[in-house]
Amino acid sequence: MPYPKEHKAKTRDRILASAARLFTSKGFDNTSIDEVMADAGLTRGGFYAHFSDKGDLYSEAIVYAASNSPMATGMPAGKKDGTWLDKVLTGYLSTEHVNAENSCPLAFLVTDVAVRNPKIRKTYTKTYRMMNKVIADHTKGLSTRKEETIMALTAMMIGGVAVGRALDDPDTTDKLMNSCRVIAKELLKLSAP
Amino acid sequence: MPYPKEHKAKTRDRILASAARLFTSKGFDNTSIDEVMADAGLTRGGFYAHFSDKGDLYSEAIVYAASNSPMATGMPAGKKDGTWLDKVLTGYLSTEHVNAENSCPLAFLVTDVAVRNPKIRKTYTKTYRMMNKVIADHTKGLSTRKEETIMALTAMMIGGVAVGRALDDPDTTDKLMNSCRVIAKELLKLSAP
Amino acid sequence: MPYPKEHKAKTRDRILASAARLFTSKGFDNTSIDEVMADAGLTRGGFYAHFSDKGDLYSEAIVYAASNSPMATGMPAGKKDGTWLDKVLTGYLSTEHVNAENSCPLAFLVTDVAVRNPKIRKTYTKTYRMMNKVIADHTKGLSTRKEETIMALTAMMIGGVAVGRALDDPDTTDKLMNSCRVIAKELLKLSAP
Amino acid sequence: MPYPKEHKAKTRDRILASAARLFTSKGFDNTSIDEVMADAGLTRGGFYAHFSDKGDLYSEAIVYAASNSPMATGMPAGKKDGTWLDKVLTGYLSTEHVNAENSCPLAFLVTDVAVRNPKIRKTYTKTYRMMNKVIADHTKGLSTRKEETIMALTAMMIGGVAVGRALDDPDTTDKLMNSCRVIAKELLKLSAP
DNA sequence: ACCAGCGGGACATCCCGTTTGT
DNA sequence: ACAAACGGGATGTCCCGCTGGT
Repeated sequence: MPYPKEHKAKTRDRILASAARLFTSKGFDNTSIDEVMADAGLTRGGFYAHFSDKGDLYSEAIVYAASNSPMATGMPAGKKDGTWLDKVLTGYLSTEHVNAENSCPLAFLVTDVAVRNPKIRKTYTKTYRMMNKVIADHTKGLSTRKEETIMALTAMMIGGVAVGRALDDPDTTDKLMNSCRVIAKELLKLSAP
Repeated sequence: MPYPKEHKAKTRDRILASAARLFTSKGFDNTSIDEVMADAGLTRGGFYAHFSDKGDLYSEAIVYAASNSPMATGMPAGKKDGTWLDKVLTGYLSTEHVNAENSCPLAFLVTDVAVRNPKIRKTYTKTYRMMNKVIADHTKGLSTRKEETIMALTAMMIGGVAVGRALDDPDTTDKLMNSCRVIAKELLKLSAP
Repeated sequence: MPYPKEHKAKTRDRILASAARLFTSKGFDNTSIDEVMADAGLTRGGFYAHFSDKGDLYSEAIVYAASNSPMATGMPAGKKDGTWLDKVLTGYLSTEHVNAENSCPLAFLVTDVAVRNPKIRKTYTKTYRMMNKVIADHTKGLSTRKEETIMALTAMMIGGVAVGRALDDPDTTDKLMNSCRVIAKELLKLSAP
Repeated sequence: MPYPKEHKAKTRDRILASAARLFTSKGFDNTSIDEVMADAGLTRGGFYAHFSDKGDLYSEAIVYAASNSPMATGMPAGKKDGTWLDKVLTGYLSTEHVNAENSCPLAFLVTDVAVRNPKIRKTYTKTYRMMNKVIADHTKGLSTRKEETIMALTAMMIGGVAVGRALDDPDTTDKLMNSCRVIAKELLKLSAP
């Protein structure tokens, strides 16, 4: 077994990191395999040893990106109280997140994914469900309409960030983030009288 | 001058209709000028007589699509009461809208727009502002946090529809639409003491 | 008929000029289509509109290069006397020719051609016959063994230049050129008593 | 030490024999290490135990091939008279040699070598000088222009065989071989008063 | 001495945006 | 308004040289 068995995994991870960053910032079609590999310090030659095709890479990159978004990285403590949720909302619905390189693929790729193949949409759906579950697990005190509230909340989060990135006026984006943040928190509190 | 000058305008409109439909359903990169022109019953050759380039068409198509979405078409009555808003929410946050061909470009193109040129983003931003304004104009009884509430609401609407279209499970999409609809209405009512 | 009909021919010629230079200086395998096109100020995309494949380009480049070698370019006058032949020998069997960029493909590609497909070898053979014919046409006074002498002469010319280019010592190459030149002239004279 | 150390040398020789044959018949780029090793009855893995890289093998193969060409193998007797030279010319300038598998690398690789690294060209140059020297040593009676004559002669020999191999018409190759042979012998005689 | 496999790079195909002249 | 075609560029396949561990 030549090459330490982690070698390939490391390379693969490097490719994924580049892919996640490039895909989320430029979209699927505007990111070439060449670019991804060059960004990872490699050439296209070796690409197909790691992924079956560009769509495959996209799928995996979504997973990779999801585990590096504010959602996941703010989670280490895992305390299931309002503190965690508050922190996540503050991080997610922020101008920084909108302009970040490592961002939530659910928001940054939502339109892109809709026109891709089933495998990619499946990955997206799975990631989406995870987001909902994580938030649900950290939400206490929402006795009624809990599921509805959370689904609407994540839609607002994803939509807010996605729209915020599309706008050409930073001030409006700022206002949008603030609004979503305020209402989101209110939503969670309000539903629990 | 064999043809009256409105002939050109009509042709232009036919191109725009095709473009709006194709762009919103397949995205910018996956839609070729060839397709658009063929769909409009023309050949590629004449395209540049109407638009300077593909990006130009995209910009115009966003405007065109926006004026044909449930948001706009549900508006003719223009009655500024809860009835109108209720109807719009019901139409917008519905499975039918998600699967429709003539859909809200704000939701269907949000990710796509974010990676395009300034001109396109400007058009998007303008359209976005119009959506907020129209809803604000039809909203009564929201004395506090009106602007925040509306911005959060449109983010939820756009996000909900965008996510709903990306998911690969119709049931989940259904549930998502319902949730957003319920919470949206609640939001508008709840914010009013 | 869009584009002036010479446009494509001009582009084609530019590609051929680059190809001839690169192929003769680096050989078939060490010259990529990318390089050729870049050298011609184009990209690979358009290559296959001009040539069916790399081998095709090679074939044509041999012809092109042959018409630009000292053999052909020294010929304009076309006077069928010893002067022309003398000039050709002096130009062909020279260090300058060995180091030139636009050189005789018969010498610079001889080994390369031997391992290529039939079409390429056919082109080479044709070019080779032309070289012999041109020299024969300009040779007077060789009553006996004329054909043998000329074939041996061209073999010496081609071999001399080819070997001269492979050697790593300029002085030896110089001596080789001189030797071939002297003996070549002697050969033509000697055979005619 | 399970195997006597000559085992390694034998293996090395087997590799060289295969390499010489394959390189001279297909050129450097069209011969893979895989092929060479397989031809020698080994696997690719062991290659780097014998040679530092492919270029190294090429260098050594040139030397090996030279010592097995008609030039060298016709030499055993070593009689320094016209008989030997006559035999060599007859063997070298023959259709059989052109089609042989173990052929003179000076002729079969001349173009190939010209585009390789200095080390390879050095080996080629050395081999070339040896060829000239051997012929010079066996040549008597050439009082004037001996060096020139021999250099021109070897250029003709190498050129003739190289061209003969590139042509696609066996008859022409035949005629070329005959011509070179006739003139070569004449050259040696003619230069002697 | 072997062997798996990593990473490089070229080729050919496909498809698209755009330009040019009609 | 059309039609032809030019030129750009990305994809995926193939194959090869070399290296790292066994």
